[in-house]
Amino acid sequence: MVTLAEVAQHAGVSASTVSYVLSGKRSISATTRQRVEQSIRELGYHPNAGARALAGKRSNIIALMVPLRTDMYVPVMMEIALAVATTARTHGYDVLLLTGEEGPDAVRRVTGSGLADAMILMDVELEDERLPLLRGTDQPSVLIGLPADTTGLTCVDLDWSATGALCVEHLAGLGHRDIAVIGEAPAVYERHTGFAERTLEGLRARARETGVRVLHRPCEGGYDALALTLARIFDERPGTTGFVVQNESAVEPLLALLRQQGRAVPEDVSVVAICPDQVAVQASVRLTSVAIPAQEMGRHAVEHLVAKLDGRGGDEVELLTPELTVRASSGPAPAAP
Amino acid sequence: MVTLAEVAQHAGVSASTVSYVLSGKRSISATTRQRVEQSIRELGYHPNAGARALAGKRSNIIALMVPLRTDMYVPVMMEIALAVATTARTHGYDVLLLTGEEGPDAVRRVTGSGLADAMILMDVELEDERLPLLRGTDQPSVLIGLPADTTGLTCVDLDWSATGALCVEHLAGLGHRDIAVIGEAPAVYERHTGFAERTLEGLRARARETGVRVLHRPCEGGYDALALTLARIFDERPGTTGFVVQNESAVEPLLALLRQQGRAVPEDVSVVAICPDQVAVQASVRLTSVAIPAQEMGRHAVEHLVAKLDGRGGDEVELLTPELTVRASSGPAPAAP
DNA sequence: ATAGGCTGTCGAAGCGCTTCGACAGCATTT
DNA sequence: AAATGCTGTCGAAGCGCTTCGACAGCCTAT
Repeated sequence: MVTLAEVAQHAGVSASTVSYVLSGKRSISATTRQRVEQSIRELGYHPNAGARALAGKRSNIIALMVPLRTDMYVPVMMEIALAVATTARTHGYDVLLLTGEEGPDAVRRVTGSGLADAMILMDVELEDERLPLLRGTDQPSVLIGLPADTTGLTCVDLDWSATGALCVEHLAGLGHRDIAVIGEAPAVYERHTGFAERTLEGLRARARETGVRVLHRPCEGGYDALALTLARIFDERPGTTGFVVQNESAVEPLLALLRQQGRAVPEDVSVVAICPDQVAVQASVRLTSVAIPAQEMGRHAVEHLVAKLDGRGGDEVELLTPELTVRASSGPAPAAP
Repeated sequence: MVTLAEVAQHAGVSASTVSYVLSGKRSISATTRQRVEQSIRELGYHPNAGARALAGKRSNIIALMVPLRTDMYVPVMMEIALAVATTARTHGYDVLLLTGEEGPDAVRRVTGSGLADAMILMDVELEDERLPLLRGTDQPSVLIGLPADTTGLTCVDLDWSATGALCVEHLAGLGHRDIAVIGEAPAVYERHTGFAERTLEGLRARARETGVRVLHRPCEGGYDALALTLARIFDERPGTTGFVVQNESAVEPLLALLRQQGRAVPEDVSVVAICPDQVAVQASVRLTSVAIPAQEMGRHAVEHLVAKLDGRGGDEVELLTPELTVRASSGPAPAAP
């Protein structure tokens, strides 16, 4: 393994000079720099990460805590994680993958050991037990998701409340007066995941303003669960003509069941999904949808974090503006019979 | 930040003693050990990762290289990644997330810098350009996937060839004589991803033995692409009564289209899927399928790696035996008209 | 009683890097 | 001509840990 000292010797300079060439923290003459760079290349030198971390007091690693559970949005999580990894690399950071399993202990371990310089937390609950720890440390962190209390925290998230409002608005504008919301699995609501509750909130508020009636039903994915849910919905509100779906694994079953029941989309009922664009365009009916900007969330999270690490920027909540794309699954409400 | 020296002082012993308590590499009297452990707890000490890596010459980090592309099996990738992360933790390792984007450079960087002690590579192609590097270094590594030449490498994978054979066997046993394979996107075959080619190989070999005709068609996911593919298949082989699907995003469209064409599953046509169990049971028809044991693959990969890091076990190819679960999508071939 | 062997603990060296202060050499100012 | 300020380089200290050899103290075997 090649060391800095060997590079220095090879280039005929001192070790500190090589270090300064690498870091650029002091000016180095062009000729020396070139000689050093040449030696680095010839010897195939890579700075030792451990030594760097020890001497420099920073590891150039960002920890990313992903949820272990896979009851929702797995592709979205994956996309965020990949975006975090690639964005981090462009800033010279590597990414350490932590699972939610360890919970607050992972935060303590990583913070205490200096393994990572900063953290990104996904799947933040409204009253997340990791938050006190984050507030109590000076290690920078960014949340993807929005807890109930954001003081002292930096958060990036889709504006779910606006997302819910946008869906209702679209349907209301098309004349729908009775809409049903097919949500995530009950467990998601039970653990007070911010995005689910906020979507509902925004949706209901706008519904009130526009005089639309809303029926919300959590739902496990799959055909059987959805068949049950759908039957209940039409039972309770036979006049339902609009659906908002916030559950990837309910999208296709919903379309299939509606078809099977002879309800045409979008002639009889309209469907608006909250899902990644890919899902929306690959469905059996091209879905009017609000996209979940996974990549953007990951990228922004890293950028906030890097800003903090560089001493720029402070606590801040960034809510991405949702965008609704009209496709083939929504249209004017049918005339009342 | 608490250091080893502070713990030593607090416990009234020398630094080396604390170190030996932590590592267990020399015997320590029970009383001393307890005193030290007490101090560690009281002070909230966490060993500094950088210093450890520098002095101990191992970082206790495993690098995991995941594919950046998301044209296939995202949930499978995610599940593997999570299984790797959790299993690694049980062995005292953390996981560094690398994307395929950097390619061989990432291998060089990680190996050269001592950032990680070992690597796991996913999405290995038959002639992967990272392989020469792995063979040329003494850093342990495990591949999830099977390249063409495995000399000097440790690999874990589902036995895809057996998987393909198993699917044909099941259909042949039910009397099907003409089957179609709906595969991954053409790009997957073009880059010579092992699992896709091997599945086909095993499938064709068994088909020859059982006198079954096979028509293979790669297919992008989604309804439109599948409609086209399906039309071509029935055009070319009107007598097709069995389908093997190796493409998650083709499963539901296939079922929907068959239904739409009035072909009943499993009465008129049988479908066998190669997909995670969750997909199989959530589909509109509960699918007869060969499961992709994502968790197991991740877990085994880590265990092989840890064995190597501990100096146990050497190069080895482990192929997991596929298991076919019969569900509601396959049945006897219809009597010839 | 003495030699030899264990156990448990300590001190010191060193892992490869960053960074601080020092300073040589040169150009600019007075 | 001397004083001053830059620029570019160097040496040395030290980051927090692991590990090696040393050795004090005690037990067992002669």
